This record gives sequence, structure tokens and C-alpha cells, in this order.
Amino acid sequence: MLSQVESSEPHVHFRPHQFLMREDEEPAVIFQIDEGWACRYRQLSDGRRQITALYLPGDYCDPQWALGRKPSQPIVALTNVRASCLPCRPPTTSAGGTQSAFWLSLNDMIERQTNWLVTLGRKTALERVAHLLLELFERLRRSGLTYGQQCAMPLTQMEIADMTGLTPVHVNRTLQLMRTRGLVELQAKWLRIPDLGALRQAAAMRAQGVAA
Amino acid sequence: MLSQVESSEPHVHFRPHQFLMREDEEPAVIFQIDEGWACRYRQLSDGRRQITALYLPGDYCDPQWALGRKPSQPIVALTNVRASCLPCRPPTTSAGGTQSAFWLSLNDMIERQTNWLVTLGRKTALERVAHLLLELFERLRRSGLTYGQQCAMPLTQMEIADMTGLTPVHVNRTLQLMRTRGLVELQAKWLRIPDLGALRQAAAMRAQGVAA
DNA sequence: CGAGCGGTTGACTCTAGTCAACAACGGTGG
DNA sequence: CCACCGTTGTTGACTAGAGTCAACCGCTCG
Repeated sequence: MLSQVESSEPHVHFRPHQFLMREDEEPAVIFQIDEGWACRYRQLSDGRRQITALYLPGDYCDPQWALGRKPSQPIVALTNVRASCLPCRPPTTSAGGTQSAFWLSLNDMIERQTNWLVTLGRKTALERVAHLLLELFERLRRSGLTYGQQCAMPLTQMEIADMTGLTPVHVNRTLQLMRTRGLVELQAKWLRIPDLGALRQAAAMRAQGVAA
Repeated sequence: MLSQVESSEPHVHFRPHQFLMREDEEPAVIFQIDEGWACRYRQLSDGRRQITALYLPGDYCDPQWALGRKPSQPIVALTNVRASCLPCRPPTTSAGGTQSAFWLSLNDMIERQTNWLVTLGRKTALERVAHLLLELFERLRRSGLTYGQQCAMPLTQMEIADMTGLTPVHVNRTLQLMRTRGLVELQAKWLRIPDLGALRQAAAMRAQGVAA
């Protein structure tokens, strides 16, 4: 169930539910996801689970490992994952300064995390799910993984629940509501967003700069 | 209402409700809090507010500014604040590597933020408030600002609510409950924790390493 | 063919939110 | 010195959004 990383091998594969990293393990490398989705989470002793980060193609996993101590949360593959292995102390630290793609990606991750604090603390179920689907679409679009108004959406409703802090049942009802309002079309692990502006409004997100 | 920072002056003062940084402003310096409390927050268009970070004495404000673009959230003083001004591109970047106090503090901040994702996503009102009071006490203790089982607690119930994603009314009821259970004594902006272990359990936090 | 997972729906419960009134406190200005 | 006023804290009655429990469907994969 645990990944066997060979330092001489720059690529690794993982199956769904396979760990990329276990809690309190010393990371040997930082992964860069080439294909597939993964997530970081914490599980409480009574079973409640919260997903705290989602890793999509192109993402570093995890950039924070370059900063300090051991990871405090496990990371698990959600789909089949193909990843490259980078050294844990990226040369960018001393070389390219803080403006390198690597450090900017850490900045982005912190930014997303902060946005989720607002969503989990203050938003309704519909706003939460809208935030998630919107973020997925826009991140995938930046990586060229969208097709018109559509993109892949392999998450189960259970996983959406663990991401949005809701129960699977309520996620289901919320998705129904969004469908009837024409905010999203979601079926067969495929997402279509008819009106991005409407979804952004439903998510109560900050207005998005066009040039960004 | 806005701070006047002179680059030749290494110290600045702020009054309660005064901004250390406004949204989308270009930071000229990174503050290090010498005294007092501040917070970062986001406010939604309908008034809902979520505090996303708390800055206590010793904290950098904000370490993330060394990484990238403009801050997307305002920072405001909660009490009187005295702070030092550090350059935005800390020499530590190229010099001391990623193990410097500065980068470790960024790591800590991300860690705390991740813990709050779990709390806001999955925990009950009592667990949320317990998490907050516990974190405050332990951060202040690390800075030598606790006195036995006690520490300062200048936050209003309104601010606790904006931190924990609750309403002020419910924060009040929750504090009452915690008082009757003997978990905390809180009065006159002063917090006493009779049994740290009990509070940790009530907060449903990960068990804390003794040596940490 | 059967088991198990993911999705759907209904009925009911309960935690937290809302609205409203009032008390306690602190600072300000007459 | 004290009356006034805004802020903070407290309490009660009621509401609503999300959780719980349970049943059932459809599909995929051994």
C-alpha cells in the first residue's frame, strides 16, 4: 500500500487509495503530479475526516516540505497518479530566489487554503460546493485540461463532502439543487459549467481579475 | 487610519482597528510584532466575516509576502500594536537556507492554517472555541507570555465568533458551557486553563508531543 | 449471480442561527 | 461628578440549515 520510491527513478505511479506519504514520515522527495488527482487530509479519532488540500496535474506535492519539518497529514491518491520526483531542497531556494515557479506555487497553495478557511467558516452548503467545482475548473483550465466548458471530475460525493465539510447526503441534495438551477451539469465523472459567472456568484467568491 | 511607514524608521505603532495592511496593497516591509495582537480577515459582500490568521508577539506579518504577489486580505490591529519593520525579501532567503527562523515560522503558519481547515470543516462549536483558546495559550507560552495557567485574552466574543465561524450569541453560550464544565475561566480579558489536557481533549486536537 | 459501492430520496432530529430585549461596563462631555 | 451612549456580554423564544438514519436503485466487478 505504500509507495516504493527509488532515488534513481524519476517517475512513480500510484493507484487510488494508495498513500503518497504517510503521517510523520520523512519525505524523501517532493512529487510533481504529472497525471491524476491526490489529496491531503486529517482524520479525527471518531472518524470525521477533512480533506485539506487537493493536488492536480502540475502541482507540487507538497511544496511545504521544502520549508521544514515532517508532514503532519497523510496524502493519498484519489485516481491513478503518475508523478515525478524532485529533490526536497529545491535548487531554486538559493538560486532563482523567491520568484521561481516553485515558490509561487507555494504562495498559490496558501492562498487557496486561506480561501477555504473563509468558505468552511462562513459559507452555506451551496456556496461551498460551488467554490469547489469552480476552483477545480479554473485550476484545470490553467493547466490546459479543460475542454470548452467541461472538465473531468473524478471525485465521489463522499470526497466532495470531506472537502466541503458537509455530509454525503447533503452534498447530494445540494448538487441536485445546483442542477435544477442550471449552475452545473455533473454526470459520469464529467463536469460542465454553463455559466462561469453565475457559478462564481453562487460561490460568493471575490470577483476574479480577467487578466489573472 | 492607514499606517505611515517610513523606511528609515524600524518601529511602528498601531491602534485597535487600524490597518497594518490593506487589501491589494503592495507591502513595503514585513512586520514583526513586538507587542499586541493583530489579525488577517476576509469580509464577504453581505457582511459575513472570517478571520484567517492571528498575529501574536514574535510573529512575522506576513511571512507569505516574501513569496509572491500582493496580499489578498487586509490586516488590522486588535489591540495596541508595536512592530518592527523587516525587508520584504529577507536575506535569509539566499543565506541561511530554508531552516532559518523566518521560513520555519512560515511553516508553522501553514500548519496552523491547515489545523483550522479541519476545525472549521468538521468540529462542533465547543471544539472550535477550545481549539482557539488552546492555540492562543500555547503560542503565548512559547513566547514566555503566560503566567502559570493564565494568559491575556483581549478578543471580544464577536472576534472569537469571526475566528471560529460561529455567531457571537452561540460563542457566548458555548463559553458558558465550557465554564460550567470547568474547562476554562475567562473574565476581564484574562484566560485561565485549569486542566490543559482536558481542554486539549475537548478541542479534539492531535495529541501533542511532550518534547515539542 | 451476488456483493459492494456510489448515488438518491424521505422522515425526522438537532445544532447553530436569528431576533429581540436587557444588563454591565467604559469612556466622554457637560 | 455624573448622565449619556455605544460597545460588549447575557438570556430567552423561535427558526432554519444541515445531520442522521434508513431504505432503495443501479452499476461494476469478481
